[in-house]
Amino acid sequence: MKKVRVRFAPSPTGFMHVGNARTALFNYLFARHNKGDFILRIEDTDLERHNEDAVKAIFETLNWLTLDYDEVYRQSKRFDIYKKYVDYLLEKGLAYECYCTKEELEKMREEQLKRGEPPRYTGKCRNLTPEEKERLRKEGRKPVIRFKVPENEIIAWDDLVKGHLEFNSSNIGGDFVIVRSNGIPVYNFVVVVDDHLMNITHVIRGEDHISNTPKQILLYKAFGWEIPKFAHLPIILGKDRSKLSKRHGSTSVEEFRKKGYLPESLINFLALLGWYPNEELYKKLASKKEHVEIFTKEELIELFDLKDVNPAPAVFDTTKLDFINEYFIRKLDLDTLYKHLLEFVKVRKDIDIKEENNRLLIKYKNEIYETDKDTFFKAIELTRNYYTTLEDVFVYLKELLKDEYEIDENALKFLRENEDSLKVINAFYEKIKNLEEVLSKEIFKKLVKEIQKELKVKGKRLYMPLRIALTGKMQGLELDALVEFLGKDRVLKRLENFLRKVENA
RNA sequence: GACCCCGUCGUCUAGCCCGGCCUAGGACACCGCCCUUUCACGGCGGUAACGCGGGUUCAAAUCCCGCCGGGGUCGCCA
Repeated sequence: MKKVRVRFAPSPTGFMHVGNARTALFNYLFARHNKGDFILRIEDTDLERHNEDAVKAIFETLNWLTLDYDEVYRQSKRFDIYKKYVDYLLEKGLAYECYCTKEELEKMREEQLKRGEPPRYTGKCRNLTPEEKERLRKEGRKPVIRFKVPENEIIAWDDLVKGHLEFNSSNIGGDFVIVRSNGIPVYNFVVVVDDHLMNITHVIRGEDHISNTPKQILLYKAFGWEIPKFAHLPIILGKDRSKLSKRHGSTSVEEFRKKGYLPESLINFLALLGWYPNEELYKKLASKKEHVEIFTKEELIELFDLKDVNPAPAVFDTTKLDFINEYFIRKLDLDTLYKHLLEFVKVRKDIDIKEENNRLLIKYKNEIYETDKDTFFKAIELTRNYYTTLEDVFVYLKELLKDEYEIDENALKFLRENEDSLKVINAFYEKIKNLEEVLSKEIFKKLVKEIQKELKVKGKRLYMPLRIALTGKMQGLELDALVEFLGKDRVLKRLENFLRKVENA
């Protein structure tokens, strides 16, 4: 068996679309599962539309997703290679110069459409004599090179995802361009040359390439090259079932990264978009798993098979992504989570963590928190059940680290409607003030019990006033954990702040 | 319009190739209950789908035909 070699071949035109990311992921998983190579090839032949920022974004994104590649190529550096193969086709009479202008072609297309015919190049320039070419050149025309497409030939392949596919060569648009008038070859040509030269065994790409495949197969045949296996992945749809695009909301990996999704979450989610593990293989893993649809990258590599890719397109609905992200955030060990956090703040202008010998200076929007690393970790431990994204770490920090806070509408209403609230709070304040031990969960519970007995108040009427006094809100963490975290001094400080506020009101 | 692809709960899907084990399974979301001083977490349970119509067959989500619906592609973009 030949060594499996696959490639991810993005064109650098902007941020990486989640659909592209999924294509990259499936290529990656297939390569690693089969102990093969995963190659990155930047398809930048269209010089006008490409920019280096987009190239950087590709590396950045793959890196962030931890999809490591074995080789990198850039097509813009391979033009001399392609020229050889163009010349070969020209010499063999399998390709020819075409001097039609864009305007002429446009006109031709419109007329064909008007007559209800599919638009195709008619082969007008197939048999130009050297004299005619000379004349056209003198007019200042620069030719493109077209590949001769045979009439009425069945081009078929067994797609690893879609099954048997076939086209009639007469239906693929006529002789197609392989070299532009500026001398630069186009996608359908270079992709074949490169895939051959790079020994690609499996071409795994989006289904929008299905109609390119017959053209490419024709080229393989013209060169007498072995045709790789093709696997066309279904496209990803938006909520309205049309191709996922910017108007559907967040569609680039970059955006999800900025929102605070973990790379492992995105990988897990994207893998499940159009793929599901084979039952038999899965069973072996099942007993070890805490959750049936949470997969690490290693598990995905072990389980991945193109046979299990669903040929139907999938709607991109991030509800499950939220669940997966919440799950990973809850389960990751704190050090790993902290590493992710440091990576995360790098892509956020409004969030920053500065570390200076165990002191942390944390900036979140307009708030600044100063604390030590241990306290920060404790705060995360206490609140991580509430997070959906990494940003939430900072959202929930406020309750734990800021002793100044507003009192919610609802909370005020509760206080008004429950007159014994202030008595409870005052009693609690006195007890804390006179406390000699370190404030712990147990002590807190003991104190509250005492208040319950003394004031004959219990349940919500007992706990809610304390919660409001300590946080200004009607919901939040477990009070005993919060109180223990704050410690005696800060609890007193909060209570004093609160009581002052109430007096003024 | 032409060519091509696709159609199972709201969403992601298992089952389809090789008809019966499907009273259609799982996950997320949603709802309810339990846990609990609140909100979450966690545990338990529930609602919810084979696009439609014909065949074939003792038996069809599964095979065949037609229809309908959705999508993709028709560039000197990739």
